[in-house]
Amino acid sequence: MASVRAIASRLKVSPATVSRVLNNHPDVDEATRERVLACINEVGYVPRVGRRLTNVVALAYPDEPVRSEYGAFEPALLSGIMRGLEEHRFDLKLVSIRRDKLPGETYTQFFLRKGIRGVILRCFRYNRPMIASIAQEGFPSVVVAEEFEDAKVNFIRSDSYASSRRAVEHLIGLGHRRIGIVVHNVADTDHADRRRAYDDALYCAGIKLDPSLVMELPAGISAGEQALDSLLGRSDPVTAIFATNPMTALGIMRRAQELGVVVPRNLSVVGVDDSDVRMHVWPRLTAVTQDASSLGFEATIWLTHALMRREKKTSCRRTIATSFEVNGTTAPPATPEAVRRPVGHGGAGTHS
Amino acid sequence: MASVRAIASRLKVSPATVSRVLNNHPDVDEATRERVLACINEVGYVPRVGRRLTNVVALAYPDEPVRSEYGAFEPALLSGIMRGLEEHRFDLKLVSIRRDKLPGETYTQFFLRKGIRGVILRCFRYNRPMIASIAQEGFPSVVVAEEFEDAKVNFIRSDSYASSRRAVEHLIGLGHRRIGIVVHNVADTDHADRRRAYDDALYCAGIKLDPSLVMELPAGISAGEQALDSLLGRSDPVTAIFATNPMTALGIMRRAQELGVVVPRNLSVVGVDDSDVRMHVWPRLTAVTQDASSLGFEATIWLTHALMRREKKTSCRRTIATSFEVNGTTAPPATPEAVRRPVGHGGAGTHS
DNA sequence: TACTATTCCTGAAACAGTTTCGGTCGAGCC
DNA sequence: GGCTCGACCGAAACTGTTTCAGGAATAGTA
Repeated sequence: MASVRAIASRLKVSPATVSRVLNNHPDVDEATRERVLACINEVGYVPRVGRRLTNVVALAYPDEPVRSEYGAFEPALLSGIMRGLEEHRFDLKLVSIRRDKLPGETYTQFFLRKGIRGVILRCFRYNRPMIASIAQEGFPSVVVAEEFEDAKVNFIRSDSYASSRRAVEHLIGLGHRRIGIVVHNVADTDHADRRRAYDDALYCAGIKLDPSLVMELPAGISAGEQALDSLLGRSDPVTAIFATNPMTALGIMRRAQELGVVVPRNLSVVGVDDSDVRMHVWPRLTAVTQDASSLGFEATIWLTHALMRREKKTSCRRTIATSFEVNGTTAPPATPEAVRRPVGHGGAGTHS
Repeated sequence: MASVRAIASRLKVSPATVSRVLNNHPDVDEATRERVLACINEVGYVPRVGRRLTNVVALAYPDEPVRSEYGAFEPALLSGIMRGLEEHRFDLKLVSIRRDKLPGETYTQFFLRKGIRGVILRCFRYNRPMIASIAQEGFPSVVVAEEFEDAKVNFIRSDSYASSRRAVEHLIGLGHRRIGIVVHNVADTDHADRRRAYDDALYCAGIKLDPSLVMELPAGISAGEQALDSLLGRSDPVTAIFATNPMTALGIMRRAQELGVVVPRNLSVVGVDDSDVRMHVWPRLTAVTQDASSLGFEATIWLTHALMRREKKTSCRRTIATSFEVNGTTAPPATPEAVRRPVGHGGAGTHS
């Protein structure tokens, strides 16, 4: 049970009214709407077509879906999700919450109206309240690639801390002492972790943190370019940079080549990679790698299993390990003295 | 009309039987199944839930959806599709035909079973017969980024020919005479167009086509690397390369940097770009650019309009223009003599 | 041959959700 | 008072799907 008619008879209204609430028709009394919604959330209504359950989950974006600025993260995530759907033969819908959710509509209402039983949520800095609300309503959901304190929010993320720390320790081990870091200016959990790993690694190595080597910029190619200009164009330039997202690392490599700064001889670079972008440049980027595909896969598996087993009470707070991959963009600093010695900016690459 | 019951009464069977056919239940006689299917295709059945039409279209992949090897094409395409869905408020499902289509099931059956009214088809070399079958059945569909002779197949593609020809003529105008080309080894229409543009541009400029400068390789980074090695590592190396897909161009740039071949001084490169990958390298790639996003947008607009207007007979055979963008990877060949003079391979980059 | 059992196929009915149509009820207006 | 209009809601009609039971043909067996 938990059909429209069951809910209707429990509340002493007609099935038509329940349907109207589900579809957000305007002509239903506010008080009635409230009661129906409360009952829907309580009994765990699942949409059906005919007599069969609609086995559809959604990948929900707060705004525009699938932005390409984020590099190859989205396709990799989607690929993992599609793999995860195979087991229980669920279908996938792509929805944009901002675009399709009617004003005044509950999130539960919204998803049910679209025939969706559960949702994988893409999270950015600005829609954390939205996600908290969805979890509060109790609609089956799981967030990918973000962490939440709120125990009601299910999430699967990858732990950037351990690998990031190894990355910075790798640089320190090579002899680097002046190490810059570029982080996203609006910090999500991942970027905060990477930043913390940087701080801790320096601290444990007895290197004093220089706040002027920490650059907070919006992620993207141009952030990397700006960061490189700023971190090298100073009297005491860095010898290594940790770029905490893929596009920023690409921007650094691009600008370094433009300026003739030879990587890794004159500058070591560590990046972060969602997919295989680190292979697109030469030398291959030494990088912290997280597998967006398995993030999507695990999230989907958890969600579909939860939906099949009906127990809404299982929670998911998983963290997948990342790894640190040493490739061609890290090396010891040019000479031991070079660590202290100002290096001329520009044209520094062509002579040894 | 055109409901399950309408079809049932017309064929003198029960609605249950029609539903069973739609859902591919095994226990229905083969002859009956045939009759029902024929009638479904004839009267133009559209699936509903309750009394309402299901306004769902699908983006269908023949196999694994959203492969990341194809670079940023897929996210850009998806983004355009989502934009196109806004007008008529359609929903989007992602489906994999190989994975979900039951053996013996018609394509029409398959899509209807998933509650899909129309489909945007992703096309690769190996699934052209599949697409021809779908069009033959008459299910509302449109192919993106491929061309078909068959008048029943609707498609939207971008014309690579004009821009590719301008690209090669640009190289010729700069003074290049030995120009290599890298094309996908299994040619789709786009690659064939680019190849033809290359041939024609050379012919019109009175340059004899040298078949050994045409490399047919699977698209990807390593194709670019192989091509560069082969085209430069010969007694009469090329001075310019036209890479007919994005990843190949990246591979060429990568390998050039590895070998110290300075672009564009020692080698000019023209690429093809689906999104903004050409901006990721330095110098920025001179490239033929096609906008995958508007490809998705136009396909979606056409499909949804066709579905709203009920006229299944409108066909779509559109070609969107691409453009040619001159950036930093093309320049005249090193010296007029260098065109004929063999150039030492490797280490050629650091001295002028 | 005759009886039984099994399998295949089908339709009636029950059940899922949605919409249409009409009715009730109250508020406002002449 | 009588009239109109709008808000709200339920019965009924109409989607599609599944369950259950039964008919018909076939296969097996005495």
